[in-house]
Amino acid sequence: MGEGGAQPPAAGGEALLFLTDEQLRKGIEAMFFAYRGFTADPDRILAEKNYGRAHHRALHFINRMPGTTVTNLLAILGVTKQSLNRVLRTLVADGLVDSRVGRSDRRERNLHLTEAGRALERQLSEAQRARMRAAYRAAGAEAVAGFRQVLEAMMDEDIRRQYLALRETRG
Amino acid sequence: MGEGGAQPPAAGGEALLFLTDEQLRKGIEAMFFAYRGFTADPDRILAEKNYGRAHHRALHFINRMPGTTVTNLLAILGVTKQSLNRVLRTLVADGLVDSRVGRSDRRERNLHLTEAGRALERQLSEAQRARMRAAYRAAGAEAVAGFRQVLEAMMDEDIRRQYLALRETRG
DNA sequence: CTTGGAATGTCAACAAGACTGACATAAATT
DNA sequence: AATTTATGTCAGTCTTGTTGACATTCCAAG
Repeated sequence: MGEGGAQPPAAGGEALLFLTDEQLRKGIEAMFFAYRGFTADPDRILAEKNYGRAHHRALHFINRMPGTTVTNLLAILGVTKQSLNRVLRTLVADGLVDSRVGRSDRRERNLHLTEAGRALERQLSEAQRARMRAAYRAAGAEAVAGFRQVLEAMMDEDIRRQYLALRETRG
Repeated sequence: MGEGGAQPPAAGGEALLFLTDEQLRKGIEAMFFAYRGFTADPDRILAEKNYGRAHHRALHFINRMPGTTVTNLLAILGVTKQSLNRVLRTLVADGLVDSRVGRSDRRERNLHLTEAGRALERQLSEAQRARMRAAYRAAGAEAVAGFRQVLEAMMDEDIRRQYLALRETRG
Protein backbone atom coordinates (compact mmCIF):
# COMPACT_ATOMS: atom_id res chain seq x y z
CA MET A 1 0.00 0.00 0.00
CA GLY A 2 0.80 3.67 -0.09
CA GLU A 3 3.39 4.01 -2.82
CA GLY A 4 2.23 7.38 -3.86
CA GLY A 5 -0.67 9.53 -4.94
CA ALA A 6 -3.13 9.48 -2.09
CA GLN A 7 -5.17 12.27 -3.61
CA PRO A 8 -7.41 11.75 -6.63
CA PRO A 9 -6.40 13.66 -9.74
CA ALA A 10 -8.55 16.61 -10.61
CA ALA A 11 -11.16 14.59 -12.53
CA GLY A 12 -9.64 14.38 -15.97
CA GLY A 13 -10.90 12.95 -19.22
CA GLU A 14 -12.44 9.71 -18.05
CA ALA A 15 -14.98 11.35 -15.79
CA LEU A 16 -14.18 11.03 -12.10
CA LEU A 17 -11.98 7.94 -12.21
CA PHE A 18 -10.28 8.10 -8.82
CA LEU A 19 -7.64 5.43 -8.79
CA THR A 20 -6.07 5.76 -5.39
CA ASP A 21 -4.27 2.75 -3.99
CA GLU A 22 -7.10 2.47 -1.51
CA GLN A 23 -9.73 2.27 -4.22
CA LEU A 24 -7.73 -0.43 -5.92
CA ARG A 25 -7.24 -2.35 -2.71
CA LYS A 26 -10.93 -2.33 -2.08
CA GLY A 27 -11.50 -3.70 -5.54
CA ILE A 28 -9.02 -6.46 -4.80
CA GLU A 29 -10.75 -7.36 -1.58
CA ALA A 30 -14.16 -7.26 -3.23
CA MET A 31 -12.90 -9.66 -5.86
CA PHE A 32 -11.53 -12.01 -3.23
CA PHE A 33 -14.66 -12.09 -1.11
CA ALA A 34 -17.05 -12.22 -4.04
CA TYR A 35 -15.25 -15.19 -5.56
CA ARG A 36 -15.83 -17.06 -2.35
CA GLY A 37 -19.55 -16.42 -2.62
CA PHE A 38 -19.46 -17.29 -6.27
CA THR A 39 -18.16 -20.80 -5.62
CA ALA A 40 -19.85 -21.47 -2.28
CA ASP A 41 -23.13 -22.94 -3.52
CA PRO A 42 -21.75 -25.38 -6.09
CA ASP A 43 -19.01 -26.35 -3.64
CA ARG A 44 -21.62 -27.58 -1.19
CA ILE A 45 -23.29 -29.74 -3.81
CA LEU A 46 -19.96 -31.07 -5.04
CA ALA A 47 -18.82 -32.00 -1.55
CA GLU A 48 -21.89 -34.22 -1.07
CA LYS A 49 -21.01 -36.13 -4.19
CA ASN A 50 -17.28 -36.29 -3.50
CA TYR A 51 -16.35 -34.08 -6.38
CA GLY A 52 -14.43 -30.84 -6.41
CA ARG A 53 -14.32 -27.60 -8.32
CA ALA A 54 -12.19 -29.20 -10.98
CA HIS A 55 -15.07 -31.52 -11.83
CA HIS A 56 -17.48 -28.63 -11.99
CA ARG A 57 -15.26 -26.72 -14.40
CA ALA A 58 -14.94 -29.74 -16.67
CA LEU A 59 -18.69 -30.34 -16.67
CA HIS A 60 -19.37 -26.69 -17.35
CA PHE A 61 -17.17 -26.41 -20.40
CA ILE A 62 -18.03 -29.80 -21.85
CA ASN A 63 -21.66 -28.76 -21.62
CA ARG A 64 -20.83 -25.44 -23.20
CA MET A 65 -18.82 -26.93 -26.06
CA PRO A 66 -20.23 -30.40 -26.73
CA GLY A 67 -17.81 -32.58 -28.64
CA THR A 68 -14.78 -30.59 -27.57
CA THR A 69 -11.42 -32.32 -27.39
CA VAL A 70 -9.12 -32.81 -24.44
CA THR A 71 -6.53 -30.43 -25.86
CA ASN A 72 -9.07 -27.72 -26.32
CA LEU A 73 -10.37 -28.15 -22.79
CA LEU A 74 -6.80 -27.99 -21.54
CA ALA A 75 -6.30 -24.60 -23.15
CA ILE A 76 -9.48 -23.21 -21.64
CA LEU A 77 -9.02 -24.56 -18.15
CA GLY A 78 -5.33 -23.72 -18.02
CA VAL A 79 -4.23 -26.88 -16.26
CA THR A 80 -1.95 -29.75 -17.21
CA LYS A 81 -3.31 -32.76 -19.03
CA GLN A 82 -2.39 -34.97 -16.09
CA SER A 83 -4.51 -32.86 -13.87
CA LEU A 84 -7.43 -32.74 -16.26
CA ASN A 85 -7.10 -36.41 -17.03
CA ARG A 86 -7.54 -37.35 -13.39
CA VAL A 87 -10.82 -35.48 -13.35
CA LEU A 88 -12.06 -36.75 -16.70
CA ARG A 89 -11.24 -40.32 -15.75
CA THR A 90 -13.53 -40.20 -12.75
CA LEU A 91 -16.28 -38.42 -14.66
CA VAL A 92 -16.19 -41.03 -17.42
CA ALA A 93 -16.03 -43.88 -14.90
CA ASP A 94 -19.04 -42.44 -13.08
CA GLY A 95 -20.98 -42.19 -16.31
CA LEU A 96 -21.26 -38.40 -16.40
CA VAL A 97 -19.08 -37.84 -19.42
CA ASP A 98 -18.86 -39.75 -22.66
CA SER A 99 -15.45 -39.85 -24.37
CA ARG A 100 -15.71 -40.96 -28.00
CA VAL A 101 -12.86 -41.50 -30.41
CA GLY A 102 -12.88 -38.70 -32.97
CA ARG A 103 -14.39 -39.43 -36.38
CA SER A 104 -12.11 -37.41 -38.61
CA ASP A 105 -9.04 -37.64 -36.39
CA ARG A 106 -9.08 -40.80 -34.37
CA ARG A 107 -6.39 -39.59 -31.99
CA GLU A 108 -8.81 -37.09 -30.58
CA ARG A 109 -11.49 -37.75 -28.00
CA ASN A 110 -14.75 -35.91 -28.37
CA LEU A 111 -16.29 -35.18 -25.01
CA HIS A 112 -20.02 -35.06 -24.31
CA LEU A 113 -22.13 -35.06 -21.18
CA THR A 114 -24.35 -38.08 -20.62
CA GLU A 115 -27.88 -37.58 -19.35
CA ALA A 116 -26.59 -37.98 -15.79
CA GLY A 117 -23.81 -35.51 -16.55
CA ARG A 118 -26.28 -32.97 -17.84
CA ALA A 119 -28.37 -33.43 -14.73
CA LEU A 120 -25.49 -32.70 -12.39
CA GLU A 121 -24.26 -29.83 -14.52
CA ARG A 122 -27.74 -28.34 -14.40
CA GLN A 123 -27.91 -28.70 -10.66
CA LEU A 124 -24.54 -27.02 -10.14
CA SER A 125 -25.21 -24.35 -12.69
CA GLU A 126 -28.61 -23.52 -11.31
CA ALA A 127 -27.19 -23.01 -7.84
CA GLN A 128 -24.54 -20.69 -9.20
CA ARG A 129 -26.90 -18.87 -11.51
CA ALA A 130 -29.34 -18.28 -8.69
CA ARG A 131 -26.74 -16.31 -6.81
CA MET A 132 -25.63 -14.48 -9.91
CA ARG A 133 -29.23 -13.65 -10.74
CA ALA A 134 -29.82 -12.28 -7.25
CA ALA A 135 -26.64 -10.19 -7.44
CA TYR A 136 -27.58 -8.85 -10.86
CA ARG A 137 -31.07 -7.97 -9.71
CA ALA A 138 -29.76 -6.25 -6.60
CA ALA A 139 -27.21 -4.22 -8.55
CA GLY A 140 -29.29 -3.36 -11.60
CA ALA A 141 -28.73 -3.43 -15.34
CA GLU A 142 -26.16 -0.67 -15.59
CA ALA A 143 -24.06 -2.17 -12.83
CA VAL A 144 -24.14 -5.52 -14.62
CA ALA A 145 -22.78 -3.98 -17.79
CA GLY A 146 -19.97 -2.34 -15.83
CA PHE A 147 -19.25 -5.56 -13.99
CA ARG A 148 -18.76 -7.41 -17.25
CA GLN A 149 -16.60 -4.67 -18.73
CA VAL A 150 -14.20 -4.65 -15.81
CA LEU A 151 -13.99 -8.43 -15.69
CA GLU A 152 -13.20 -8.60 -19.39
CA ALA A 153 -10.50 -6.00 -19.01
CA MET A 154 -8.97 -7.99 -16.18
CA MET A 155 -8.46 -11.18 -18.21
CA ASP A 156 -5.20 -12.14 -19.88
CA GLU A 157 -5.21 -11.36 -23.59
CA ASP A 158 -5.37 -14.91 -24.88
CA ILE A 159 -8.00 -15.87 -22.33
CA ARG A 160 -10.15 -12.94 -23.30
CA ARG A 161 -10.08 -14.18 -26.85
CA GLN A 162 -11.31 -17.59 -25.70
CA TYR A 163 -13.99 -15.95 -23.63
CA LEU A 164 -15.25 -13.80 -26.46
CA ALA A 165 -15.28 -16.78 -28.79
CA LEU A 166 -17.43 -18.63 -26.27
CA ARG A 167 -19.78 -15.67 -26.04
CA GLU A 168 -20.49 -15.99 -29.72
CA THR A 169 -21.31 -19.69 -29.58
CA ARG A 170 -24.64 -18.85 -28.08
CA GLY A 171 -26.98 -15.95 -27.28
CA MET B 1 -28.23 -25.33 -19.03
CA GLY B 2 -31.52 -24.10 -20.41
CA GLU B 3 -34.06 -24.61 -17.66
CA GLY B 4 -36.43 -22.07 -19.01
CA GLY B 5 -36.92 -18.55 -20.25
CA ALA B 6 -34.72 -18.19 -23.31
CA GLN B 7 -36.38 -14.92 -24.21
CA PRO B 8 -35.84 -11.73 -22.26
CA PRO B 9 -38.90 -10.44 -20.47
CA ALA B 10 -40.48 -7.36 -21.93
CA ALA B 11 -38.21 -4.92 -20.07
CA GLY B 12 -39.92 -4.56 -16.72
CA GLY B 13 -39.30 -2.29 -13.77
CA GLU B 14 -35.53 -2.52 -13.41
CA ALA B 15 -34.73 -1.03 -16.78
CA LEU B 16 -33.68 -3.60 -19.35
CA LEU B 17 -32.37 -6.27 -17.03
CA PHE B 18 -32.31 -9.32 -19.29
CA LEU B 19 -31.53 -12.28 -17.10
CA THR B 20 -31.54 -15.18 -19.49
CA ASP B 21 -29.65 -18.29 -18.50
CA GLU B 22 -27.18 -17.39 -21.21
CA GLN B 23 -26.52 -13.97 -19.76
CA LEU B 24 -25.92 -15.54 -16.39
CA ARG B 25 -23.65 -18.20 -17.80
CA LYS B 26 -21.55 -15.55 -19.47
CA GLY B 27 -21.25 -13.75 -16.17
CA ILE B 28 -20.09 -16.99 -14.57
CA GLU B 29 -17.48 -17.55 -17.24
CA ALA B 30 -16.31 -13.96 -17.03
CA MET B 31 -15.88 -14.36 -13.29
CA PHE B 32 -13.89 -17.57 -13.77
CA PHE B 33 -11.55 -16.19 -16.40
CA ALA B 34 -11.13 -12.82 -14.72
CA TYR B 35 -10.16 -14.41 -11.43
CA ARG B 36 -7.35 -16.18 -13.22
CA GLY B 37 -6.05 -12.88 -14.48
CA PHE B 38 -6.55 -11.35 -11.07
CA THR B 39 -4.21 -13.85 -9.40
CA ALA B 40 -1.77 -14.41 -12.25
CA ASP B 41 0.72 -11.61 -11.52
CA PRO B 42 1.14 -12.16 -7.78
CA ASP B 43 1.25 -15.90 -8.40
CA ARG B 44 4.35 -15.48 -10.54
CA ILE B 45 6.12 -13.48 -7.86
CA LEU B 46 5.09 -15.93 -5.16
CA ALA B 47 6.31 -18.92 -7.14
CA GLU B 48 9.80 -17.42 -7.33
CA LYS B 49 9.89 -17.10 -3.57
CA ASN B 50 8.32 -20.48 -2.87
CA TYR B 51 5.16 -19.08 -1.41
CA GLY B 52 1.56 -19.57 -2.46
CA ARG B 53 -1.65 -17.62 -2.56
CA ALA B 54 -2.34 -18.42 1.06
CA HIS B 55 0.77 -16.47 2.02
CA HIS B 56 -0.32 -13.54 -0.08
CA ARG B 57 -3.74 -13.45 1.56
CA ALA B 58 -2.22 -13.53 5.02
CA LEU B 59 0.23 -10.74 4.18
CA HIS B 60 -2.54 -8.68 2.66
CA PHE B 61 -4.85 -8.79 5.65
CA ILE B 62 -2.15 -8.47 8.29
CA ASN B 63 -1.02 -5.36 6.46
CA ARG B 64 -4.58 -4.14 6.31
CA MET B 65 -5.29 -4.79 9.97
CA PRO B 66 -2.02 -4.46 11.89
CA GLY B 67 -2.13 -6.16 15.28
CA THR B 68 -4.98 -8.45 14.30
CA THR B 69 -5.32 -11.81 16.04
CA VAL B 70 -5.23 -15.27 14.55
CA THR B 71 -8.91 -15.81 15.27
CA ASN B 72 -9.87 -12.63 13.51
CA LEU B 73 -7.79 -13.52 10.50
CA LEU B 74 -9.43 -16.94 10.50
CA ALA B 75 -12.87 -15.43 10.19
CA ILE B 76 -11.83 -13.25 7.28
CA LEU B 77 -9.91 -15.84 5.34
CA GLY B 78 -12.47 -18.58 5.92
CA VAL B 79 -10.01 -21.40 6.53
CA THR B 80 -9.24 -23.55 9.53
CA LYS B 81 -6.83 -22.30 12.10
CA GLN B 82 -4.53 -25.22 11.38
CA SER B 83 -4.33 -24.23 7.76
CA LEU B 84 -3.65 -20.61 8.56
CA ASN B 85 -1.15 -21.58 11.20
CA ARG B 86 1.02 -23.45 8.74
CA VAL B 87 1.25 -20.35 6.60
CA LEU B 88 1.87 -18.02 9.54
CA ARG B 89 4.57 -20.30 10.86
CA THR B 90 6.61 -20.02 7.66
CA LEU B 91 6.03 -16.27 7.44
CA VAL B 92 7.22 -15.81 11.00
CA ALA B 93 10.18 -18.15 10.48
CA ASP B 94 11.16 -16.21 7.36
CA GLY B 95 10.97 -12.95 9.24
CA LEU B 96 8.07 -11.45 7.30
CA VAL B 97 5.56 -11.48 10.11
CA ASP B 98 5.96 -10.65 13.77
CA SER B 99 3.73 -12.59 16.17
CA ARG B 100 3.61 -11.02 19.63
CA VAL B 101 1.83 -12.43 22.64
CA GLY B 102 -1.19 -10.27 23.39
CA ARG B 103 -0.86 -7.75 26.18
CA SER B 104 -4.33 -7.87 27.66
CA ASP B 105 -5.08 -11.48 26.78
CA ARG B 106 -1.94 -13.55 26.61
CA ARG B 107 -3.64 -16.37 24.70
CA GLU B 108 -3.88 -14.11 21.70
CA ARG B 109 -1.15 -13.34 19.21
CA ASN B 110 -1.01 -9.89 17.66
CA LEU B 111 0.26 -10.03 14.12
CA HIS B 112 2.31 -7.36 12.37
CA LEU B 113 4.39 -7.24 9.20
CA THR B 114 8.11 -6.72 9.59
CA GLU B 115 9.95 -4.39 7.24
CA ALA B 116 10.67 -7.36 4.96
CA GLY B 117 7.03 -8.40 5.16
CA ARG B 118 5.89 -4.95 4.16
CA ALA B 119 8.31 -5.00 1.24
CA LEU B 120 6.95 -8.28 -0.13
CA GLU B 121 3.37 -7.24 0.48
CA ARG B 122 4.01 -4.07 -1.44
CA GLN B 123 5.56 -5.95 -4.32
CA LEU B 124 2.63 -8.38 -4.56
CA SER B 125 0.06 -5.69 -4.10
CA GLU B 126 1.62 -3.42 -6.68
CA ALA B 127 1.52 -6.19 -9.29
CA GLN B 128 -2.11 -6.86 -8.56
CA ARG B 129 -3.04 -3.21 -8.40
CA ALA B 130 -1.36 -2.53 -11.71
CA ARG B 131 -3.70 -4.95 -13.41
CA MET B 132 -6.69 -3.66 -11.54
CA ARG B 133 -5.75 -0.11 -12.44
CA ALA B 134 -5.46 -1.00 -16.11
CA ALA B 135 -8.81 -2.76 -16.06
CA TYR B 136 -10.47 0.16 -14.29
CA ARG B 137 -9.02 2.63 -16.75
CA ALA B 138 -10.09 0.53 -19.71
CA ALA B 139 -13.62 0.14 -18.40
CA GLY B 140 -14.20 3.62 -17.07
CA ALA B 141 -15.58 5.10 -13.87
CA GLU B 142 -19.19 4.05 -14.29
CA ALA B 143 -18.23 0.49 -15.06
CA VAL B 144 -16.09 0.41 -11.93
CA ALA B 145 -19.01 1.45 -9.77
CA GLY B 146 -21.15 -1.29 -11.29
CA PHE B 147 -18.39 -3.82 -10.88
CA ARG B 148 -18.17 -3.11 -7.17
CA GLN B 149 -21.93 -3.21 -6.73
CA VAL B 150 -22.29 -6.61 -8.32
CA LEU B 151 -19.34 -8.05 -6.40
CA GLU B 152 -20.77 -6.82 -3.12
CA ALA B 153 -24.13 -8.35 -3.92
CA MET B 154 -22.44 -11.66 -4.68
CA MET B 155 -20.81 -12.03 -1.27
CA ASP B 156 -22.25 -14.07 1.57
CA GLU B 157 -24.04 -11.93 4.11
CA ASP B 158 -21.53 -12.27 6.93
CA ILE B 159 -18.61 -11.78 4.59
CA ARG B 160 -20.14 -8.63 3.18
CA ARG B 161 -20.30 -7.26 6.69
CA GLN B 162 -16.60 -7.95 7.15
CA TYR B 163 -15.85 -6.36 3.81
CA LEU B 164 -17.79 -3.22 4.58
CA ALA B 165 -16.13 -2.97 7.98
CA LEU B 166 -12.74 -3.13 6.26
CA ARG B 167 -13.78 -0.42 3.86
CA GLU B 168 -14.29 1.92 6.74
CA THR B 169 -10.88 1.29 8.27
CA ARG B 170 -9.36 3.47 5.61
CA GLY B 171 -10.20 5.79 2.78
C1' DC C 1 -8.28 -20.53 45.75
C1' DT C 2 -9.28 -23.98 42.81
C1' DT C 3 -11.33 -26.25 39.31
C1' DG C 4 -13.58 -26.74 35.00
C1' DG C 5 -14.91 -24.90 30.75
C1' DA C 6 -13.98 -21.83 26.86
C1' DA C 7 -10.79 -19.60 23.87
C1' DT C 8 -6.55 -19.72 21.54
C1' DG C 9 -2.87 -21.63 19.29
C1' DT C 10 0.26 -25.75 17.84
C1' DC C 11 1.54 -30.35 16.03
C1' DA C 12 0.58 -34.52 13.19
C1' DA C 13 -1.55 -36.95 9.62
C1' DC C 14 -4.24 -37.02 5.59
C1' DA C 15 -6.72 -35.69 0.98
C1' DA C 16 -7.61 -32.94 -3.15
C1' DG C 17 -5.77 -31.02 -6.84
C1' DA C 18 -2.30 -28.64 -8.84
C1' DC C 19 2.61 -29.48 -10.82
C1' DT C 20 6.85 -31.83 -13.43
C1' DG C 21 9.05 -35.56 -15.78
C1' DA C 22 9.18 -39.84 -18.17
C1' DC C 23 7.07 -42.83 -21.08
C1' DA C 24 3.52 -45.55 -24.15
C1' DT C 25 0.35 -45.73 -27.89
C1' DA C 26 -2.03 -44.51 -31.90
C1' DA C 27 -2.82 -41.74 -35.71
C1' DA C 28 -1.75 -38.18 -38.87
C1' DT C 29 1.78 -35.76 -41.62
C1' DT C 30 5.88 -35.18 -44.14
C1' DA D 1 9.83 -44.58 -42.82
C1' DA D 2 10.44 -40.97 -39.73
C1' DT D 3 8.44 -37.31 -37.28
C1' DT D 4 4.94 -34.88 -35.08
C1' DT D 5 0.59 -34.59 -32.66
C1' DA D 6 -3.02 -36.12 -29.41
C1' DT D 7 -3.97 -38.67 -25.68
C1' DG D 8 -3.30 -41.30 -21.59
C1' DT D 9 -0.66 -43.14 -17.60
C1' DC D 10 2.70 -43.75 -13.73
C1' DA D 11 5.40 -41.78 -10.16
C1' DG D 12 6.63 -38.17 -7.24
C1' DT D 13 6.22 -33.43 -5.28
C1' DC D 14 3.96 -29.18 -3.46
C1' DT D 15 0.35 -26.17 -1.65
C1' DT D 16 -3.45 -25.81 0.90
C1' DG D 17 -7.30 -27.42 2.56
C1' DT D 18 -9.23 -30.92 6.16
C1' DT D 19 -9.72 -33.55 11.27
C1' DG D 20 -8.08 -35.02 15.50
C1' DA D 21 -5.35 -34.53 19.55
C1' DC D 22 -3.31 -31.59 22.71
C1' DA D 23 -1.12 -27.54 25.39
C1' DT D 24 -1.71 -23.08 27.19
C1' DT D 25 -4.19 -19.33 29.02
C1' DC D 26 -8.09 -16.97 30.83
C1' DC D 27 -12.23 -16.46 33.39
C1' DA D 28 -15.95 -17.49 36.16
C1' DA D 29 -18.45 -20.54 39.46
C1' DG D 30 -18.02 -22.98 43.31
